[in-house]
Amino acid sequence: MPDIARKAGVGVGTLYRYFANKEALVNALFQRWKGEFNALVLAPLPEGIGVKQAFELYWARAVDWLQGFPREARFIDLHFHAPYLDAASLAYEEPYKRAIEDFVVWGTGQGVLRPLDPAVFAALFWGPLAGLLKFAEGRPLEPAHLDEMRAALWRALSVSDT
Amino acid sequence: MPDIARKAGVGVGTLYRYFANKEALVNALFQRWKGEFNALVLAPLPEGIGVKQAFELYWARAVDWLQGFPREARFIDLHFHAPYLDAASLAYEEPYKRAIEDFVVWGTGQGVLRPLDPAVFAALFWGPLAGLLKFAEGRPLEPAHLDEMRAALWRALSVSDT
Amino acid sequence: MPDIARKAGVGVGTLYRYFANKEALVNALFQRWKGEFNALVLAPLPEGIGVKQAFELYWARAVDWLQGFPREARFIDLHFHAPYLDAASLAYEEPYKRAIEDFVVWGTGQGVLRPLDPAVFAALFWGPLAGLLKFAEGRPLEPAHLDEMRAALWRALSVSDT
Amino acid sequence: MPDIARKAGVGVGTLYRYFANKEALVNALFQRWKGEFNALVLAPLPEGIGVKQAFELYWARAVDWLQGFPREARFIDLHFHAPYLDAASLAYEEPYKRAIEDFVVWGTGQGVLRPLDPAVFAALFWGPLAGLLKFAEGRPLEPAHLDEMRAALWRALSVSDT
DNA sequence: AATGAATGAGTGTTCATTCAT
DNA sequence: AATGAATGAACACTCATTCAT
Repeated sequence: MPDIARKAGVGVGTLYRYFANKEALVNALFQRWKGEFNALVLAPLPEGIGVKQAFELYWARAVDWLQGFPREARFIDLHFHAPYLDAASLAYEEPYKRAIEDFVVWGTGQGVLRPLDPAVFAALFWGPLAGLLKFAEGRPLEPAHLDEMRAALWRALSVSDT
Repeated sequence: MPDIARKAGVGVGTLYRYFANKEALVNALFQRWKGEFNALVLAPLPEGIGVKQAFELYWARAVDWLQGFPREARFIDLHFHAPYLDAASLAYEEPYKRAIEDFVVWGTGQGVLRPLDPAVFAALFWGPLAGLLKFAEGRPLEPAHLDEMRAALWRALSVSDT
Repeated sequence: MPDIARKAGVGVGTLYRYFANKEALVNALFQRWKGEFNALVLAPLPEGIGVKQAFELYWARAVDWLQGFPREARFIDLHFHAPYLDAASLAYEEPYKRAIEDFVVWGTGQGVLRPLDPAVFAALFWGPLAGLLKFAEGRPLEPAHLDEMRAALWRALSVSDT
Repeated sequence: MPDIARKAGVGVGTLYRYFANKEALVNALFQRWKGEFNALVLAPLPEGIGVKQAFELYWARAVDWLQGFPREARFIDLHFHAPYLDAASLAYEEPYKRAIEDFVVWGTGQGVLRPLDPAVFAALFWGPLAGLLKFAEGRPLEPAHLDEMRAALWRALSVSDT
């Protein structure tokens, strides 16, 4: 907390006016960044877009955010489903989960997507990216890797690509 | 360290007879568990097995280990590519990486696997599993989820599944 | 540090607000007491004083200080030229050394003092007093001893006492 | 104690077979080195030697020992009259004190030495040397300093040198 | 007699938290 | 509302001492 206060240019006491304790601050940060991620990635899709294009847009948005905010992405990944996350933090999982459900319903309705469980979809979408991020150890992500991964993921999720 | 000593039922000083410091202990644990994971998952494949069967065997072994040692799996995932890992710990990545390379070479030679970068392969293999593990929050992994994921992953990695 | 904090009636953390670490605290104390010693002993001499009177004044001041602050004197003696003393602490040796140089130059110019090396002078002046202090083991110094020692020291330093 | 045991090439436990505890070991070492110092410095004087020659012999012996065993000399100086010294250690002060008494009695009887209190004599003899030793910080003592000091000390102790 | 693994009180230090200003 | 000095429990680590072998 002293570190954070110094970097924020405020007194430690001030931190405690806005956050009851460190856990509350972690939760607030989690919500902040998860919220930004959601806002960016789950933003409305352009009218008339196809399922595959939608997937690629979601992917591009997620990758953009991860590249732009790698520390924040690591933060979210580190605290994902941690026992000290409060209800408000966990609630930020909802729009993400609902978006996946909607996407899967739409895609399966179109005969394009496999009827995957949203939890599995989410793990397939975020997990490999997070792995790549840790592997990169602070260096930028390899575009070639990202392309390969996007293609692989589409195969994983879709009925067929022919 | 006091916590660990208490749980181990030894004096805290005893810990330091066996590990120079906390970092050394973390590294030793990392090597221990990563080593067990490697030993189990990368064990020789049965003669005459096919590429897809090999993938499914690798998958089954990894899942078995994750189910049997979820805390240890979380430990490995948490410290994966952490800056305090020493050379010995990082070396445990090698056999894993080499196995992936060999598998990809073999599978592509057979026209079965896509020519994926090993780093991408590794992220696709471990990342979603780790995600599922965190999501489970200590509860056992859902067999249905695991099946879905295995199938999805095979699609991601393979040329086609007709 | 816990001991010091307790005796100071403050929390141990408070100590670290004022001193970066134990070494810094020792250095600060050294500077404090050496500074007080210097201030008292090296204070300007009265106008028109003779060399021998000057010596006796220096001696009386040093003895006064040692009697008044025996623990502090032991502290200075214990840490004298210790390897952990920082530049600031070592700098407190300077005025002392310079005063000795000046005194010796003056005294030899007057034909009263022997041309002693300042390091030897310093050792002759402080060493026996420190020895007496340890010997006293906390009890007050014997006035008779101090008188004897002053006279002996004057003989050591001066050309003659006729 | 572990350090000492290692340097001694024995087990820690062995140390405790010979010394009840660390304090006892310090006392034993003190007695050992103080004993060696006494044995060397207080060895019988050659027949027919004069008082001044005796002083110079004592001085030369003490200086020899300090130069040969600076660490041991620092050890003795550090623990001199420390509260944890036991009766046996303190007893090693006796022969030293008695030798000084004898020397002073002899020297004053000859009209050569001042009738100094043995404690003062001891402080004058050891104190400046110890000071020089600390000042040297491990480097060898300056012969010029030692000569100056011997001459100064003789002036301090003797009735006159003419 | 000799060993060294085991111990836990103690060390120097940090940091989340409080509270008087 | 904002501050930062003060706090002390907790941490990583050490070391004098014990004791089973």
